[in-house]
Amino acid sequence: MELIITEKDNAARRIADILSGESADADRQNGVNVYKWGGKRCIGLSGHVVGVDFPPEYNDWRDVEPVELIDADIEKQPTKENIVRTLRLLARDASRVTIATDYDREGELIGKEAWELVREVNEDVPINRVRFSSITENEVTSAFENPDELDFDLAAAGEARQIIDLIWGAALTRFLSLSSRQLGNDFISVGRVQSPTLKLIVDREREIEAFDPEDYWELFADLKKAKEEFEAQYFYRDEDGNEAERVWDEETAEKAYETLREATQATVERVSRRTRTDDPPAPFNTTQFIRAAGSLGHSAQRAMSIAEDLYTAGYITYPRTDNTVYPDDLDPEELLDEFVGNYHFGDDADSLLERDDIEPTEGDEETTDHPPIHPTEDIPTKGELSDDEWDIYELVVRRFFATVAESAKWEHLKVVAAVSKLSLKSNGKRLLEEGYHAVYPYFNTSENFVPNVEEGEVLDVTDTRIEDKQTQPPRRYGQSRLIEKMEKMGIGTKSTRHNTIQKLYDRGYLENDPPRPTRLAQSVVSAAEDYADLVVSESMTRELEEDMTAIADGKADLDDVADSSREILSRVFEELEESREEIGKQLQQSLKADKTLGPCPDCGEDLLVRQSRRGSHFVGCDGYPDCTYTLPLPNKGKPLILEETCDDHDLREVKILAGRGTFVHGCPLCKAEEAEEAEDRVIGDCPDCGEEYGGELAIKQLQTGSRLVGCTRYPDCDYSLPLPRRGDIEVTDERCDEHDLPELVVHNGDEPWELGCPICNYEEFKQREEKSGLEVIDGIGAKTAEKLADVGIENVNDLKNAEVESVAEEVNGVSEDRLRGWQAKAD
DNA sequence: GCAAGGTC
Repeated sequence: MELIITEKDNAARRIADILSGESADADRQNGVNVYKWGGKRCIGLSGHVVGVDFPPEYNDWRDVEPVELIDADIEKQPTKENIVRTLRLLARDASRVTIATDYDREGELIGKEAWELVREVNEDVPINRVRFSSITENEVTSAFENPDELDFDLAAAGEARQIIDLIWGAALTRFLSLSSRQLGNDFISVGRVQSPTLKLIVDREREIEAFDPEDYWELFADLKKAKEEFEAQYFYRDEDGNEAERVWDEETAEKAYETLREATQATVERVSRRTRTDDPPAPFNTTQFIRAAGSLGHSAQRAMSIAEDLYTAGYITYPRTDNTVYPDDLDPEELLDEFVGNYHFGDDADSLLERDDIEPTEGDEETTDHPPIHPTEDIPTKGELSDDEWDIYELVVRRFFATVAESAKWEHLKVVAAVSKLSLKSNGKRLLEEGYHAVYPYFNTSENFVPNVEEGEVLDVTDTRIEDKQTQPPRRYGQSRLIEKMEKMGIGTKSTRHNTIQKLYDRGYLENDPPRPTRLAQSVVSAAEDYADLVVSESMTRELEEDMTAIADGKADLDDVADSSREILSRVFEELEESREEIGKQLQQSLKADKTLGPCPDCGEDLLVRQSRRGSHFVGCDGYPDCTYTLPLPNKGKPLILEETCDDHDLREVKILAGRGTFVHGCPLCKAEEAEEAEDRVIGDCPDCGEEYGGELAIKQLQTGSRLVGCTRYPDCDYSLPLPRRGDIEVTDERCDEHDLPELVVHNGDEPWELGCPICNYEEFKQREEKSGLEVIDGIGAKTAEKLADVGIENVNDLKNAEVESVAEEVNGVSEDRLRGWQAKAD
């Protein structure tokens, strides 16, 4: 039996299809797909299936001095047990093994890991390596016709990286965690990629904190030709002869403004007009994809996770790629043809196909492992995807469209006019030819209108303005900007950069979005800069890359490279050990600063955000147990301390991070005072526990801002009824005979809403919900179900048979698209 | 429970 090993299941399936002429069957062994045909078996790994680590006796952080890790043994252990087991089973019976992992350094290492697993159970079987840069029939068949050997030097280069990353990362991480007594979940981590990334963010924050704003003034005038009015800005020539708009001196600004204000006319001195070609963007690599998704509001992590789902579903190509040049086997016209007739993309595909010669754009980077991200010929309907997935899918489709579309053309019109000795300028731009913007609406195409004027023409000055401004500190990096920076610095890979940023959040180094470094992050970076400068610098990766290249070329030896790295780290530790206590103290102070809200009103010590043993958050005093002052915090989500401070109490405001339910809670002391004022209004007995325990129903205001009718014995009794989110609730004198509760009226705007008895109201609501049954479909809420019921669509069956066009016309806010989506789900 | 790199 001949065994073929690939890097992932997806590649295994496609290669099996190609080699078998689509006749391969999939067989599941230990939960792993094995494709078989004739005398062949093909199995896909899941990237690395073994990992490097220290022997178990080094596991307890407190028992081992971090410095000992430098010279500790390193073992390889299976990390994907079932895949390893299946591979061994197959390898035992193999008469020939072919390694077909990805064609890059990490792929060679994964191949070597497979090689070792095979050798453990089968000493003699011949093992070959095939290399191909894309999984197409031509490349794959010719690679299998000309098998090669595994490149052990290239794999060793990868192993050097594994070893050095582990030793540096583990030893320094444990050192900082132990010195600050941060063990368990809150350990303090350091690494070759994460730490330079963190330094990038911290450096920017230092610039922001050190920023000293400067005053300046800008002058504007509105000019008018006939009925056409436009804005022009004052400028002068600076020392270098460049046009400058900012006036740095108030007196000069006021003086110029006086002249400007008194003017009634301006004379056009210069008109220049040019057209600029605006070329369509290059195909998507991972970084540019993340950037574009970021401008649609998706975090890097989220964008990648959605892209992975779309890839697994077969709608887009592999999302982890550096490549920005489409491979030869992609025929753009054929792919465009697939979109013809599509409800969403058909018209755009048609218009693109009208071009005579379709020549896709190309980026600078051409790699061979995966194509740039583009849609496949398998096109989903909108209903098959969630809103976010569709958003991302449409972006990928439209980016592909853009890369085969025509350039846009802009006309830039610059007008310079004079008011006595002052110069005014206005830059107009107009989109002459829409080009690729027609199919890719994600870029800003706003125009700036400036009328056609001629030199010597006299314009009216209709209004003048002087604006006093201040220079602004540099902006924090957004997630996608960080990923671009990392790519430029050469740290991390297309597959890991977004994870690294997520890791920095998870470690408590970053908060909010765009990410803001915590005091802890600043201390970690400072400590690293002082004692282990290499680990926060991009040069560590650069030197490692050089060493790896030497190993791959057979010019250096893995053990020598690893040992010299060990020596450098040993020297780092000599310095570190001396300052252990000082570093620990500094880190602990920063950890406390990250939790501090401000002074305790009782004793003046710091109030801190703390977590109870049950996991809920509250505000407690650092003087505890001498001071037992506390304040409540909402019992959902994770509190984030904002930069804003409450004027009344000198406490920092708090935001509650809870995904979609994120909200600003504000000053916790103000909130506590408000809650006290809004005492619960008791309206009757609790139907669940009133008789037995005397529980009463009250209108309650929750800390999250929502309200409900709940039992006063909560949490012992959790009986509750919903209330509308908005409006003031009036408790009337009318009582419901059945439930002995007052009727409620909601005042929100001009028409009062007679809610009635809260129990009757809730039962009515539930009945409607059950009757319609439409709410089982994702995307249909109670309100929509009600609207659909009004036009006779009361259940899923009705929905399936509904006439989409007429329903969309009759029901407000329900489009044909959404209906089709629901119909697809109903099926 | 450490890193970074694959993959899901």
